[in-house]
Amino acid sequence: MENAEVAKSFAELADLMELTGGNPYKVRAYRQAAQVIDTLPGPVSELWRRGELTTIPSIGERIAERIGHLLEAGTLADRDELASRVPPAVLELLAVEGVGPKTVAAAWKALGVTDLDALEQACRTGRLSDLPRMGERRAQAILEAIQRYRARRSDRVPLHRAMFYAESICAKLRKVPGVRTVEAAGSVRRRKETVGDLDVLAAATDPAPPMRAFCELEEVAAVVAKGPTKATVRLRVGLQVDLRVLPPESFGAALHYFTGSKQHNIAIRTRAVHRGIKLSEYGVFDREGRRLSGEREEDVFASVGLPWIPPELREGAGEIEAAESGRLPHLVEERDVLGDLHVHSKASSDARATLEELVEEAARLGRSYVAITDHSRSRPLGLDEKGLAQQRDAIAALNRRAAGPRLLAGIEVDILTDGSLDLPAEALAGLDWVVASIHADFTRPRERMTDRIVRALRSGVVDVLGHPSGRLIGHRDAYELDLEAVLDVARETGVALEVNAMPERLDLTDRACRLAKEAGVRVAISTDAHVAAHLGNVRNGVWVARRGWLEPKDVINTRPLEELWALRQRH
DNA sequence: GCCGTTTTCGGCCCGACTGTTTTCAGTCG
Repeated sequence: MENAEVAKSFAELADLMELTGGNPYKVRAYRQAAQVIDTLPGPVSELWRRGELTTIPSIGERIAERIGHLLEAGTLADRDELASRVPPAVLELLAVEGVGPKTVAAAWKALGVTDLDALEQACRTGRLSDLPRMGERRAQAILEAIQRYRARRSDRVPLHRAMFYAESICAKLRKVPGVRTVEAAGSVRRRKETVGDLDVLAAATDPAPPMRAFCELEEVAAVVAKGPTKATVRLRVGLQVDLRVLPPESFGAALHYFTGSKQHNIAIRTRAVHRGIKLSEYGVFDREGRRLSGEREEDVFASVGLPWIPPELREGAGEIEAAESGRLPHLVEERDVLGDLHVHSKASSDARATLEELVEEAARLGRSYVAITDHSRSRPLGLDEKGLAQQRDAIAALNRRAAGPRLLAGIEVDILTDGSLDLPAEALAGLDWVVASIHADFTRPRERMTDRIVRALRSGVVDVLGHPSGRLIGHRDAYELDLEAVLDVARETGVALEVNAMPERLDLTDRACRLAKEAGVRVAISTDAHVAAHLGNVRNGVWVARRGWLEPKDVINTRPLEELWALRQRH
């Protein structure tokens, strides 16, 4: 059992307890534990094996013990007990914006509403508005939220989860005797932000052993289909996975074919037709059907006169033209990222890491600098000028003492509703690093949101615009924004835009990264870490940046600190 | 259930906003 399942179990337990009137503080404890487990870059089972679970903030003795039980027995007793008393589709209602536990409980108990359709009906027929403290406008608002929820909902899995299963399944298949190569293809290889199903390819002369091993994987819930060289399974988490086993001489052709995208493949095959050759998942063939090549993916590209194109670019969005004219970007890699420019400590908000823990983890990851950017005063526990000064002193003291990564004294300052910043410019100007972000009032009209951000960028004290769209994948849509206008001002003022690497944010998106690059705006790939282990999340941001065609020169935190200082325009 | 420069009990973020009310409950960030 892996992080996503463990997190889901505790999140469900929290929801169930909330709906049935459980202790709200316990509810919060379970929910926080679920959140931190879900965003850990490494497997929670490993920490459990080493007895280190309680070193994770928000996980104490009791929850650690229950995680252990969950990993061994696969079940949480009280979650199962509560789940038997609550209809399963009732929990889903909590995902509708503006609908919380009280509303769900009231609709369920008073009206017998047990799923989304029933809630919609109750809104339309006026039964909901007859409940205490409900009304016509509230029913209307819920109706609209249901439409938005339906539009947003999908069976696709966030990339970080899909990557976990892809890596774990590939590693297991590589150990099967006779298997030469195993790769995940499809949208996970292209690093799309959500993945519908996994395509795994294996090269072997005898397909039987990998096929058998695949269908018997411990994460498999059901085998949907199984032939001699192709099988489909459904994992316990609901993700569908296909395996194809190919002869080694076809592996490269198959890898290309099943990586896609569809548009990319059509364009490549069209080129092949013009050159009088035939491409399929089995190889490159001439007119008479004689095999020319196909063992390596490079063979496919070479056959149509192109260099190898990184999978992240294969969207049929100009990559073939770029390859043809030798203008393919040298995409940024995780090892290029030298520092982290958005990190929280326990000095503010719900973050838990001490400065010492952050330095230690950053050193382990080989980072050379980390900007401590806690929240400003309008956030809960946010820093005021006095708190900020104290933190600067603490950071300076630690920098004098420790030889490891350099800590930068920074802030994540709130952009208020009118576009002013939540701390005076003098206080911000003295800092090493200023991230400015929106955390409230998301629903203003497009012009207001754009003006608000533009004003913040023009303040002269901001280095980076944090999570510029505000979206939370699967939970909250991006706010209305004229990104092009923001990019124009960002270029003019020298402010960078963030690629927030928290798996539920990935914000900027891949598309926005590409627009930023075209507009001449640099980005910062930052983790927004709330616990020390989150510093390892950089890779999520690198995936997005690569899909956005970004090269090391486009990403400011690929620079050593001296160059970073030289680059910034506000000093 | 977690946590601790209030450390084994007793707190736990809190203000803004909305829609319903005529003083406030629910939700959100």
